[in-house]
Amino acid sequence: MSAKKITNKETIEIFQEIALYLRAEDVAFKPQAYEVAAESLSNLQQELSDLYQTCGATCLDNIPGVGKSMTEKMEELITTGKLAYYDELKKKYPFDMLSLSSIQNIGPKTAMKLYKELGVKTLRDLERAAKANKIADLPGMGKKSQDTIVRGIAYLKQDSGRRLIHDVLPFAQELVTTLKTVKGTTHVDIAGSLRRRKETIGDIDLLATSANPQTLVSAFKKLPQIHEILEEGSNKLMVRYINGLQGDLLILPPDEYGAALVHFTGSREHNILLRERAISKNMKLSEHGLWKGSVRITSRTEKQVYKHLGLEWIAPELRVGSDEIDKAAKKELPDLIEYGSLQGDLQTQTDWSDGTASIEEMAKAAKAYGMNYMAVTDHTHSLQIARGLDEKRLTQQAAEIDNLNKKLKGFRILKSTECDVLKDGTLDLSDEILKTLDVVSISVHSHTKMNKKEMTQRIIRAMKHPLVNIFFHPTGRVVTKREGYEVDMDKIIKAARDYHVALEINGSARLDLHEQYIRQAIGHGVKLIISSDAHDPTHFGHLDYGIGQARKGWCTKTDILNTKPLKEFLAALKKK
DNA sequence: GCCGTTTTCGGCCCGACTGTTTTCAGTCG
Repeated sequence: MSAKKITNKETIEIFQEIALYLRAEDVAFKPQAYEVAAESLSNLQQELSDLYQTCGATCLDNIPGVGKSMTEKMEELITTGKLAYYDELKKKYPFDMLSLSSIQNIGPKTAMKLYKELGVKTLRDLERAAKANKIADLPGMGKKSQDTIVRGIAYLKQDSGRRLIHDVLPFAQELVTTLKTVKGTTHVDIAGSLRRRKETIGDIDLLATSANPQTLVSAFKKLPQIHEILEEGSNKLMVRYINGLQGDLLILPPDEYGAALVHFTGSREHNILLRERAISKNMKLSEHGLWKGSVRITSRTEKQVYKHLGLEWIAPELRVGSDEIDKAAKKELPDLIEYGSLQGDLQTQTDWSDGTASIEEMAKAAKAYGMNYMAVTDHTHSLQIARGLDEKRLTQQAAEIDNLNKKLKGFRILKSTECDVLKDGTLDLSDEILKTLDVVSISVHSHTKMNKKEMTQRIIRAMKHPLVNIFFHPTGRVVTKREGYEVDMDKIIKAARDYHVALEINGSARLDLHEQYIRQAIGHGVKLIISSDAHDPTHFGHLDYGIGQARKGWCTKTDILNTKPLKEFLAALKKK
């Protein structure tokens, strides 16, 4: 009887596909509106249907970029599972616009042409048409266009696109380091989503200045990391790297560097807002600078560009096109936590459970990374797959930690745990043993299919426990792998506030919390910690991604407890 | 179709590159 529950992803894809059909029809302005709405929905950390259930159409209308018409369409999708307007478009153009347009160099116009001229409806049809050499004969197309399409299909088959930032940033940093050694090079910087620390990355944008651009270009083209060169302009190279990712290198005159860095750091939405602001002040902003008529006002540094737009400099992590520009105009941006400002790591696993290294090896690696303290948080016994510890082994572990602490100078290992929250919300260890620990942290690893209400109650019961200090990876998500369990984060955040439990920002591939919840949490005065979740001595670099996540969530240093020296950190925990 | 620090109507971001073109359309970021 009731309609199939529509997911946010489906709604987003429907809006995206509508935008493409409208673009193909050369409709003005509407496509942009659908794209903006789709983008806005993709930032949402809540199911639309839940949102609708809570507060109806008003809440949908409050989503940025969503107005009266889109609200009605979303309402229709939520209540009936269908959208008549979309079905009509699909009937008129029965082909897979979304998939076809996902191929490099195929946009809505080309997709429409392929459908109308050749009857291409799917990626398979497209492949067949290319093999039969039919695409090259179309008006406005040729052999080269056809070859590009063939390569695009091949690429899509072997790679779905976006990668976890952890897999991309080190690769990009290596490129930067190499390019900086090329003679005449004055700047090389990472721009784009990587600079914004987005959790997944689709391409690597590099910006450079050089006294000798030609030397830099030829050095770049010879890099072993480059698989093929896709485009080569006077100051721009587009390549495919050996890891499958695409990338741009732009070489710029030094006096345009700031404006270019703003432009290529984005996001698209942020840039649009900046340019609209420029227009409203009778100026024009492009990657070449900020202009008034034919006079270039400024372009050399980012700070100057923002300043002449009446804005504070906005950290890249905040440039998402939400309210950061408003806040920058009012000088209300937070003083973000700096990279490298953590003093301790609160989640590490050793070979006592599912880590690869001994406590001593992990402690030495943490110290080498600049930490002054580290909590050992091996799993507890209900998590048998990870060789979780029971009370007896945890006591043995405590003895070893005591010995190591006598040995290690200027570093402290904290006795801790990643204690499992059992199905009923009780803890996997007795109070007697929990009392002996320096820090008690809890997390959920089992019965993850529970419904939202039960899961929320289960977690809150655990958070109420008087000995609990920290709740690890609160939503259970793993970026690009799994969505996490159903939980009412609004209630969890309020419980964290009421029961003085710090929430973790996990720097591993989990990147849990999402920045939206981080911002919500600090808005409620909830304290957070950042941890690496290191299972190996090489994993302490995860802390850096955790800080990136915190910055995206508008965190200052004081929001993050493990920016404090050990004594203050422990005192802050004991406030419970 | 959305939106508001000159607006509830009348605007709506900018430029580079490619391929197929004798001057430009489409795609991309």
